[in-house]
Amino acid sequence: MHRCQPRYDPGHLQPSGYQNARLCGKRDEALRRVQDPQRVYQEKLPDHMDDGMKHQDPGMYKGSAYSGYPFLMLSDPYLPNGSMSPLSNKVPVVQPSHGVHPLTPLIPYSNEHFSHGSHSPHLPADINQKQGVHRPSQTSDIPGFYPLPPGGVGQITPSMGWQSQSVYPLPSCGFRQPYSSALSAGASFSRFTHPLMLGSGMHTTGIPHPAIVPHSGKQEMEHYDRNMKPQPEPKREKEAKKPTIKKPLNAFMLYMKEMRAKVIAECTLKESAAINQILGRRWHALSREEQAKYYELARKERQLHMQLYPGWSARDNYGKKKRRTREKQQDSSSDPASPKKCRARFGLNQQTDWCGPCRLLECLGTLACSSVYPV
DNA sequence: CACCCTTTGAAGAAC
DNA sequence: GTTCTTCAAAGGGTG
Repeated sequence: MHRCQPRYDPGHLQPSGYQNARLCGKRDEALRRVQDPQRVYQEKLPDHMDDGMKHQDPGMYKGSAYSGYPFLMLSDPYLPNGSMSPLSNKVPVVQPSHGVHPLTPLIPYSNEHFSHGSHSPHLPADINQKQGVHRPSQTSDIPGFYPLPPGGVGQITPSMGWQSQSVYPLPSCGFRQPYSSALSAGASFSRFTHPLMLGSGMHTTGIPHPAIVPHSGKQEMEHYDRNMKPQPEPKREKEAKKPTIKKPLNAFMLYMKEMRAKVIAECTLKESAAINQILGRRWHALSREEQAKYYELARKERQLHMQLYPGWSARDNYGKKKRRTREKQQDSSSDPASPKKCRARFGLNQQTDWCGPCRLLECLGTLACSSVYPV
């Protein structure tokens, strides 16, 4: 189900931090939808495309989609005519963000397929060269997303996979260290002996996967540290037996993951809530082609997730986060200066510029809600 | 230290 | 079929 989300007209947004961003109401949004039916098409299409893919011959995408992964050669399904998009196919899917490859979230899924052959021009050119990473072409007899070498885990070649996601920290400077740790100092097979990999992070196929995480990363690290010392077996087994398979990331999540560092650097913000607001606005400002890249990424994520965890359901993770939505709603309704209250009061949508008492988009800092819309 | 905040999208539940 | 709810990421803030 696709909810009708208010969108920003990119034209309303100023490139420089949206300092003069204007209000954008649902009426305008509806008008834009009428004037730009392709946009609507693009918004709706991902689901349809997804369904289409689900019902297609599995062999269709099994074989082709990832043989030349990352699907840069696939036609852009979000273009109205389905024709090949010169932008989204032969060209970088997205701009590299401070060394983070836009396909980072999917690299693990593609294993070696990404890093060779279809060398992506937007992949930081110095990654392979400077770091001396060379991955010979890997063939696999097993079609599909996760070509396993015949020899099993031990023969998996090192990759920029999710094994190294945890070594993509966001330093305080806002720039990630691209693949540094993962690709350095023989970070290859030793990774597979990491308890995180062999324990909860390892798929039954023997392939570690970012979606498999321990209940608490901290716990896992403690677990790892404790492994240096004798550790009571029962507890360790208990932890290892309870991996959590995370939901695959949607298009926006993938976008956020890539652009977060950039926004942090630009706005010198660290608070994720504020950053996410900005990212949400930028997401709306993206062209449909740009968004389509992320929808496609997300679609691949879901496909791969389904293949890896056929029996998994999003429901499995329900209740693992202790949400108190109802309480929060009640609380917010009792707070006269709450964002929700203010939006309701002035008929604003969720993307409305706001600041001050509402603590929205603090990065903007220019729209004095108290004066424009007295609270 | 668990949870909140904040975003969009996907999926499941509820109606 | 529609609407509501939850969870994905992230990390500073909060109680």
